[in-house]
Amino acid sequence: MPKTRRPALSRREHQIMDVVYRRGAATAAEVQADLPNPPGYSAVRALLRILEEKGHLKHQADGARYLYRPTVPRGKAGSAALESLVDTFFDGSAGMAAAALLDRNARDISDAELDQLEALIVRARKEGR
Amino acid sequence: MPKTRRPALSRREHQIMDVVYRRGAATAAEVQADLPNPPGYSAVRALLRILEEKGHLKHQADGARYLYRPTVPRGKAGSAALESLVDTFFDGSAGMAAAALLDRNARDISDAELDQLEALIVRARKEGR
DNA sequence: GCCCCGATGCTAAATACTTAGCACTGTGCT
DNA sequence: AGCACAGTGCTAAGTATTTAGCATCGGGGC
Repeated sequence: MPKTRRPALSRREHQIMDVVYRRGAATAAEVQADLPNPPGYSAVRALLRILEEKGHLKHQADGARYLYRPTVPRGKAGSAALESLVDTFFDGSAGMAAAALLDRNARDISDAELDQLEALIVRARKEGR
Repeated sequence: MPKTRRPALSRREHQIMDVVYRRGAATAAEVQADLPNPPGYSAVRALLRILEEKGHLKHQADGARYLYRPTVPRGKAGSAALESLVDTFFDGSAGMAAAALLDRNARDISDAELDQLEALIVRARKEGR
């Protein structure tokens, strides 16, 4: 079975998904606060309901209000987004994309992360043999 | 001055920009061929014209037809897209994003790229000190 | 040089997205 | 328990996007 079909997102829907992913979980009011050119509160709630129908979000009651979360976990969605971005801008080469990332943000990466990256490189060398 | 304002993209517009970036340059017919649920040819051309008006694309005559290219070069657009993705899915940590990239695609990365990545890590260590 | 084919620009209709308003339900305080 | 308030679902109108059709322009082969 080809995993649940999730229709493509409109612009606003996409913005909302980004907000929810950034926050991990969010109420309608929080989403509204983070949107560019924020629309009315009702508009936000309508969109959230649509996104839930389409299968991108789920909600749980949090006291009187709803707390929305993505159905696809953050890490998985991030990987998928990375993959498509790599495909579009880096000819499908994950290595080139990683290089662009390191090159641009070199000074913001912690030592611990650098260690981890190095370990990954070592492992990749073994696997790629 | 805050760099030329380029209005946000609608869904179709976004799909088209992705196609153009993937191919580097494309004619209307090529764009149409690569679009999901391809619309009519006229529709594609109309969108291309709009994208040019908005400043995302430029065209040059190629014999009888137009060849469209992005106004923002591929590398730059890729970096920008990476940055926003990192912000959304990896708490702004480029290191974590790079790790996800390496982890997921380890075996597809060439030795030369691994060397380059290692060099970047060494450099980052120096700069981050 | 002339014709044909395939390209373009435009306009206006169809569709999809986005929004606000209204009626209702549940929560928490007194 | 009753009230005030903040949340929800729904519907229908307002915009923006997306589309197709038609008139026109230009290049390449005979």
